[in-house]
Amino acid sequence: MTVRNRNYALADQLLETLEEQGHRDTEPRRKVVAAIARKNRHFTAEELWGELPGIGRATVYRALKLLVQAGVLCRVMLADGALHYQLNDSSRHGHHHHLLCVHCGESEDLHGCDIEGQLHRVAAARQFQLTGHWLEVYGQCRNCAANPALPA
Amino acid sequence: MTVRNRNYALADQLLETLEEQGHRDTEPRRKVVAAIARKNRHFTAEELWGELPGIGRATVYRALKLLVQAGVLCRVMLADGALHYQLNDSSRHGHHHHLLCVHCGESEDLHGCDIEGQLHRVAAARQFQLTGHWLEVYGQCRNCAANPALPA
DNA sequence: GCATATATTGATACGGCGTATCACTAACGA
DNA sequence: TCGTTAGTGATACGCCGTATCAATATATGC
Repeated sequence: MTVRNRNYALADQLLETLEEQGHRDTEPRRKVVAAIARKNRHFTAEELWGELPGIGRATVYRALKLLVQAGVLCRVMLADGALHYQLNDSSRHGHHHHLLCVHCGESEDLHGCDIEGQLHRVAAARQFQLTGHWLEVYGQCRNCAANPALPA
Repeated sequence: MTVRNRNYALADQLLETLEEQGHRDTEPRRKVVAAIARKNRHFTAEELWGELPGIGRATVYRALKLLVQAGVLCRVMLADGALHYQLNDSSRHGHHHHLLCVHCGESEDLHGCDIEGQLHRVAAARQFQLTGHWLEVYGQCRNCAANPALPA
């Protein structure tokens, strides 16, 4: 499958997800999901909007919110406090965390790590009922650690 | 020791910490640390400023930043995304996390939990060099879980 | 005590970011 | 095709933190 076709398929999938949630198939939304499908790393709302001339800023923010609610997009807090968005791996929409490279910006999903289990044990010991948590992990990815001179 | 005296002592201690870092002992700063010393739970910058008539907003934000840098105050992200500040237990200024009650707003420090160790193991397996992380844990504290009808 | 260098202050303005509003438009089911 | 209603986009607003900058207070040396 070519990159272009993969992006088309992904965009269709995102739009379908929105329709399943009862949202309409509109032209602006198609453009937003198409732009998201072209992304291969996390991005900000403003950055996305900048790539969508003619689309209202509010429309972009609204679409992002819906996609996050639907679980296909997740919000990532960078080390500098900036909020970014990132597509979830299509096969794994569940809760997970990220290893974020502070140098190149790459992010790796952190699955199969028993943070939840550990938190539950600690919380139970204090009779604290967990409802959620937020975790981001910062550092340097394999490539950047090996070659810090690489451009960000 | 009375509550008032405890607050005075705490305020002095905060001011002293700032002086140790090379910052001056000024009247506005005294008022800011005194207001912080009176707090018995986390608070926002704006809330603090509201309690300090005559003090500039920038001055409050600057003092908060210095105290965070000095390690005596920590920043806490609430479940709704609001950034709050909280005094560190005077005996334990190190890195730690919080159990935040989404109902009453209470927060308990989370020490002696091996999240760091676990993150290091996962990161090492991927040759990812950790530099930091951010974790907040949300739920209901013992009291609120037992009696959800209590006022927030 | 006094002069001096400079850190600090506070008013103001600015900028980023997300949302409320609202008249207009487009989608979609009957 | 029509009517209902979700969606759109321009705009304004609000929150939050910071940059600027002239005026002031503080620490220090003499």
